[in-house]
Amino acid sequence: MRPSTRDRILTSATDLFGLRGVDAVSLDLIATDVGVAKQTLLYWFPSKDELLEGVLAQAAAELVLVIDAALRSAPDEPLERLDAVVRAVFRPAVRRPALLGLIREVSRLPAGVAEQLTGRVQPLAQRAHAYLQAEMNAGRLRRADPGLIAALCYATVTGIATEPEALRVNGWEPSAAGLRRLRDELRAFLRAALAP
Amino acid sequence: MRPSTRDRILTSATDLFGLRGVDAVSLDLIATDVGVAKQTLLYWFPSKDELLEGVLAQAAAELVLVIDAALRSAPDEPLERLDAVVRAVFRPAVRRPALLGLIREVSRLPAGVAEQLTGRVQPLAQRAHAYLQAEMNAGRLRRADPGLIAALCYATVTGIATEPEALRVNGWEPSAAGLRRLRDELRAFLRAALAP
DNA sequence: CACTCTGTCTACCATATGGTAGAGAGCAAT
DNA sequence: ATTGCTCTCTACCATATGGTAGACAGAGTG
Repeated sequence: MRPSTRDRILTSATDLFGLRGVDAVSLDLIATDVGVAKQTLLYWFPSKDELLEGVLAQAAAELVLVIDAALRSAPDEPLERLDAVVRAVFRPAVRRPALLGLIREVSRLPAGVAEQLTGRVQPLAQRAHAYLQAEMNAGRLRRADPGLIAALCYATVTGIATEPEALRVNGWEPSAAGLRRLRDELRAFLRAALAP
Repeated sequence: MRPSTRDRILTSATDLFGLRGVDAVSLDLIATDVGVAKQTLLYWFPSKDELLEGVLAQAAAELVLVIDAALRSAPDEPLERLDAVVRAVFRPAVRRPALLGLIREVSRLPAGVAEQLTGRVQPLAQRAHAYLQAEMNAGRLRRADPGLIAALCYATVTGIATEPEALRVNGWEPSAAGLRRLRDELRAFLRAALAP
């Protein structure tokens, strides 16, 4: 079954926004990509801002879902759980690089949209914070500021996923084997950074 | 002495490009910010692309210089040297958040400009690569792929510096004390990630 | 049939943007 | 004085963009 026009618009907009940046992508471009008139697009999302909002809401929801699932099925050991999250995030991030690129756009968004989005992610961050704190107290993680550690892990993962240039400069290439190696190095890097 | 018009344009463009993104910043905006007519701007840089090129070249040169200086005066111990680089990069990055934000734009640039820039940074990356390799062999760093390690360090630093949202979500705030704490956590994080 | 609702379209508009053409002011050299 | 060079400006233009107005087709309903 073919997805609805609305969904096709969301998918296309997510990819284009994430890949080229929100400002660089015109409604006309998205419409062409979807194969529909611009006004159809404006019928579903009355303005570019609302389209962006929809795109972000969907992407955030998806990400939260993926992470949640990974955590639920991971063993009760902090480094293993971290591993599970990285693996879980890595797959969709590689298949659709736009997803993380999109998140990187947040800092440039109008305040309202940004807040709405951060609000959606906040619960996740708070859970992570509490969890990290507990594990640090239990001596299973290196003692540090849990909030900053969470932010640093996030920065490392999104940073490496959204900056292919940095990888290319360092002689990496995006083959299947390269991706595996990158994923494993990333996991080892974070493990080492967090191990007690 | 007042800086030249050309320099004032470069400064302003660097800040605006880095802060809001290249596409979101118009020549008119930059001109207004500098306090000059748009055509003056086009006199010094015949097109927006060439202005961008100039901005990137200057920023890259500055960054290379800062890192070079930090390395030259650091002791011969890998973790200390890493520390020195982080501290050196942190200061200008905090004073002018646009600088790192600008680098983040690279992945969205027309191929020509991007290549020119990566070419400029390549020597630095290669030096880092060789150095990391040697220190790993000497057992003073955790053994791993040196290229990916360099990329991961870079991703962590630029990621954390360019995503204040991620920090805010985790309850951090941009006071002087907050900055010190962030810098120290970042150093500890990277040290732990690289220590043998 | 008439009426309304949904979804898509064509036609159009006001504005912003990157860029061109060319004038004029200040200044140094001939 | 004239010429030429450097730097800045006003005036203008073609195009792209976000968005409005409204027509039209089809489906469901009285």
